[in-house]
Amino acid sequence: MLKIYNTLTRKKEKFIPRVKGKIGMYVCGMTVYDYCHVGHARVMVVFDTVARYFRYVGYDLTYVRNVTDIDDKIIARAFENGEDIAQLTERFIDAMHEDERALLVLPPDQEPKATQSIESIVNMITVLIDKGLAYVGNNGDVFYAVTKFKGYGKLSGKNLDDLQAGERVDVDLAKQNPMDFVLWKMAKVNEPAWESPWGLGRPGWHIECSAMSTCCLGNHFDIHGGGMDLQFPHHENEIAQSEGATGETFVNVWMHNGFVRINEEKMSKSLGNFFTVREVLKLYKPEIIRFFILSSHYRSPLNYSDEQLKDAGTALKRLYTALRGVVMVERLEADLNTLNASESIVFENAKVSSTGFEAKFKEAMDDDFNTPVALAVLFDLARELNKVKDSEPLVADVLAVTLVELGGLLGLLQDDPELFLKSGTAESDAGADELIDKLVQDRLDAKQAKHWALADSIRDNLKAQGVIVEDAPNGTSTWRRVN
RNA sequence: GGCUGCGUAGCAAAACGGUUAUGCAGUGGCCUGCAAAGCCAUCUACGGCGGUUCGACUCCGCCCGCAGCCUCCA
Repeated sequence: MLKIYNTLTRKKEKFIPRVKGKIGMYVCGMTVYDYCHVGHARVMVVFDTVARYFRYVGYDLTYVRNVTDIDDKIIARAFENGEDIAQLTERFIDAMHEDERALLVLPPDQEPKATQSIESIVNMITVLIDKGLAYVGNNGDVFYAVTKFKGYGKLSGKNLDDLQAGERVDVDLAKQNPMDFVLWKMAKVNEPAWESPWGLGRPGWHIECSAMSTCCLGNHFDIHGGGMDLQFPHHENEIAQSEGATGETFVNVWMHNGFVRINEEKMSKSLGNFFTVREVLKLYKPEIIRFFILSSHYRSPLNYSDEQLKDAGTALKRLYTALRGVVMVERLEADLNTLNASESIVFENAKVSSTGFEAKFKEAMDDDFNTPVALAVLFDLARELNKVKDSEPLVADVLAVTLVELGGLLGLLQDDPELFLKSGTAESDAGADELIDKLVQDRLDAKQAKHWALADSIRDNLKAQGVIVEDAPNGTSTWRRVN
């Protein structure tokens, strides 16, 4: 039974989809005025993993993640660069897709853009005005009247009176209440603008998500996700807008992922303490970054540090090392028919053992997507595999297939083990493989001649260059890169 | 000030009212020409103080410390 922590109720709840077997999930995506940083990567990877798991357990999932391609920052950045807005956003959307692919994130089913959703945005604002929940301020902007919506604050646990007491920001005099937020902004000179009943202008930030999500998934859908910082005011406002306009429940389950931190501080654009995905990809293999993200629970803080990334790399190496040299699927299927009686028993036992690991993995994921525990199951499985690798190749096959399958649910272990272990980062020397092969062979020759000193010096030299040579029991040698 | 959440061994990170988390690192052993990898064994824990309980890292209260939101932010 799958349980998910719901921010709305502050509890883990049994997940029951609105329509049996189907799930609609909307995640707040990027505002595209700069490259994605590791914090964005976390959202992408976390919800990608959630999506993969939903599909694995048999749900028919519609996954929508929007792109915010019009807002103050985009306008400002385009102006700074002297760049056309559409050109700027297109550039960063492409970059985002590149980062996503690198991190083995599968694309969402739909990726609506704010600028292509103006019609539904305008429609929703019109309804809100008609219902008396929104008004045109004396500066021409359209605002949402927060006090008119019963239940404002129910997601973030905030109380309007407390908020007003804490209000420190300049009060916009056009607002009836300082907490009211803008739905439609009047166009200023040289700003992109769309026609509307209230004149030329552009949408406020919050309304686009209400419009796009209900547009793609209906008035009422199952899951809405995003970073913790969107809880308030963004998601609170979305509820006010959507439920205000449709009169229906907006979302059943709200999921929020924790922040990536650096030195115990939130990684963010405004603090300037961020690493972009592409920077990090130069230092570490993509799968290592993915492993790092999944090694802590999605709601916990995740501290970014070189040490942590290095550890993630070592850990992932252990899993790939377990898979190295094990023949998988193809032979397994072919061999099934040729097993004799005692082999069949061995095979059946291996299947049972595999099923046990699968069940534990599922149990972990069913518990609010507990990926750290799911990973621990993979390590238990790897240990079991290492034990039987040489003595029971048939069992090893079965376990290896399971390991790759379960790893795949997390977007991991899909590479060829040998390739993964030999590959370096973008910055390491990728063209040197042939030279390494040759040196390893030279060392093997020296070994056979019992020239230990020469053999060792070759090995030491390779090690100094980040290449580890390993001798197999059968007299051959393999090698791998340290990272 | 209001509201969230967190505090686990050298580092990272989970679960659980009484039984091994897991990964890295350390120590001892097996294996190896020596290594590496692997296997086996093993040492480091539950912020502090009270309470509930036969029994609490796990539940409750208080205190201390940390992070986040309340303003654009994933």
